Amino acid sequence: MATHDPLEGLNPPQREVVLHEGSPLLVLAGAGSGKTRALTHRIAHLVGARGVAPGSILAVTFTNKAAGEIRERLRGLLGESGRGIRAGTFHSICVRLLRAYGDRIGLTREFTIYDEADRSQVLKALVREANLGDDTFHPNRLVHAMGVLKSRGIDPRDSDAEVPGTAGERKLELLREYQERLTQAGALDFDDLLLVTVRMLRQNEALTDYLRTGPFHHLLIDEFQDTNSVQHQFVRLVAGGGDRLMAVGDEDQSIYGWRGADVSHILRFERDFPRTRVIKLEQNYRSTGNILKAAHSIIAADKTRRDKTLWTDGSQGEPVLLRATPTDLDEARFVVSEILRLARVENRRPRDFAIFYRTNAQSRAIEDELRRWNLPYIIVGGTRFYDRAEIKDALCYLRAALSPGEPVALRRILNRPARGIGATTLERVDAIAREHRVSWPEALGIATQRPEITPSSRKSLDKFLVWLREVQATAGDVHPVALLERLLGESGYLAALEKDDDPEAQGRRENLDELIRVAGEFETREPEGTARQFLDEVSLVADSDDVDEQRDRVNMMTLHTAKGLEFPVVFLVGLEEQLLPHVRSMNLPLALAEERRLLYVGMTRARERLAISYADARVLHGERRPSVPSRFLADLDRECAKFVGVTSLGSGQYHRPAAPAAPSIQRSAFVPPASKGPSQERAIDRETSQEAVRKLLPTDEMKPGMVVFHPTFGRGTIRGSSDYGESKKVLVQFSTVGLKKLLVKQANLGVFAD
DNA sequence: TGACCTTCCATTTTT
DNA sequence: TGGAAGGTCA
Repeated sequence: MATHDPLEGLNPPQREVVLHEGSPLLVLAGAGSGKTRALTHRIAHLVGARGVAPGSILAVTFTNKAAGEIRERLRGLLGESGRGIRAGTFHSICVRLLRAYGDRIGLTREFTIYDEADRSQVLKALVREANLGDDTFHPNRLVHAMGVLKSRGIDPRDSDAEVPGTAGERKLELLREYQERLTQAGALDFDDLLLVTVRMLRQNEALTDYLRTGPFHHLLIDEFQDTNSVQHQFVRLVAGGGDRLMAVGDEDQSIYGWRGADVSHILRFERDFPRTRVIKLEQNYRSTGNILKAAHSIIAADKTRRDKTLWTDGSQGEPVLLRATPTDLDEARFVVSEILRLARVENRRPRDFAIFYRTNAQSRAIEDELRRWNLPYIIVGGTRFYDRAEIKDALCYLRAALSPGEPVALRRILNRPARGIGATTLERVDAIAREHRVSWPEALGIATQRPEITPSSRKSLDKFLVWLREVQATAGDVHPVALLERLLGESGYLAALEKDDDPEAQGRRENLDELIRVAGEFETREPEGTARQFLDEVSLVADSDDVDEQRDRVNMMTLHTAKGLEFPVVFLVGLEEQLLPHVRSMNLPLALAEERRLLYVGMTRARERLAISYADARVLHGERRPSVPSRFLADLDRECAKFVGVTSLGSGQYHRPAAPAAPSIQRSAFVPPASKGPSQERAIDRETSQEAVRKLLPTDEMKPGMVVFHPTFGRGTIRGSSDYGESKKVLVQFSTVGLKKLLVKQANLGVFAD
């Protein structure tokens, strides 16, 4: 029984979404129109009122975060009676299918998942071996070509596979070799997960029928505008006629065309699934009237789109601010002074603010300015936890333990920690593999018997392999925490880290502890879960650096990362030709339209206040050049906006508006939380801190625990130091940017006078 | 093996 | 301009 009436508090179209049955359903849901609400309430209604078995419902999303949110809301709506409802990403669902049924198409149960870095690694090796140093065969191009092919559901070995452009034939050959290597290694890359699943379903009608009538009977697909061709094929296979299919999407928010997402899937839904019922959700619950109006004026200028107008019965709110500044530095000053002003006048916290930009490189100028004012910030989607070297090492240990035939992980861990197995040995193993036509892991075994490998390397290689085989023998039955601890302990990895006096080693240990903690959480959640399942799960996680509402920090991210999020105050910077629209998209009509949608997505993230800005000159690749306001700004409805410093929109003329005034308050509103000691309790802004810093700290006086000041990073505490002769380093915990390793001779730290 | 130097690259990146 | 990655040297 439902613990909550799923129809309560819904508007009429949302109710329709919940109640509709008997034919395919397409929900066109505008930004902030409560689509997740409609989707989860529909599921609650299926289970509670229509008696549908939870085990026959599948909700598919693009991110783990979205899937988690759906599960979370269902728990609230259904409680225990919702157990068994599946919600996951395309990729995670496919992994589960392949682990369960992959043997039907000859796939090993121990297959390993290669991420983008692994793909790039393998392709790089191929290019190197083939001696194709040419730019035409730049690994990035091959990585891209591979993505294009596979997102359409084409294996490079298929007879109809083609790579366009120069040397397409040769490139295709390389991609085929890549695919061969993966097959040999028992590995699938991200795109393969989808592609291979679709092929498996095509070849196994009985299995597809079972899924269609059983666990995937009721199918709900989120963000349908972002599906690529293989994903679309998957949906069509599993949905059958689509009578129990619901797709939710918004063509205006399609921003992943460059990754193979195809808006036409949503546009031709009614043709693919006849008798489709279309419901539009147009009431917005997020933004003020002015923000909606401004966003609409931008998106409506795309004449090729089907019109849809969001409305709100909330207030008009403040006008959207359009601010022009002379340079990118002034733009950063404008953003930060506005943050400080709103913090003071409207009592807002750092976490209320978000700054969006088109390219990552744009963050730097703003970061510098935020630090100068001691404003804590986080770059969302920046360095990812699972991309860190020590985490990858740990995961490669897991991979090597669980997939004995797989070379990439094995190669990575072989000499980490250092075991005296260097590049020369690796090359010789490569040679052995070629000579004997055996896989790389097999060649390693042979190498322990071969004279060309130095005796010491042979010995340590042998020792390592004996140990690894021992772990492999039982790895399948061990829980993740135990296996991780065993691998990192017995391999000497942790011991080496303990001994390492590099100040960063401490951070690495903490990261590994965090990974073990994550594994522990997994065990609590899935008491029966194996290490293999844990590895699958973390292999498919993109960012652990999610928007973290607990920590009170200003949020910075690219426009792409902003999708799906919302913030009370949003700054959208760099509204300039060549940036937004980006140079690489300016001459392609489809890509240009996507840039416009990107701007629209960014604007509709704002709840209460939205400020858009551009600079008339910007430093790019170390060169200062004039810039022209974005063409999109010409479409901005002036009725809902306030222009400051803007003199010539759309004319393309260079002009020079006034620089913004310096921030009007002298003291940062935010006290860094980590401060200790009575005299350091107060906030420090640039002026006072410079005054407070009495002298530069001499090298020999740098001691852990000292509170210091750095001209760029602000206040911090020394956490450790190391001595490498000339290059002595200190590790400092800053309140703005976290841990930083600084070379002592450049550290430039000051001490406070109290 | 690691420190240091050189060279290359610079759009976005749900998994 | 700055960072990452690869190469070189001790």
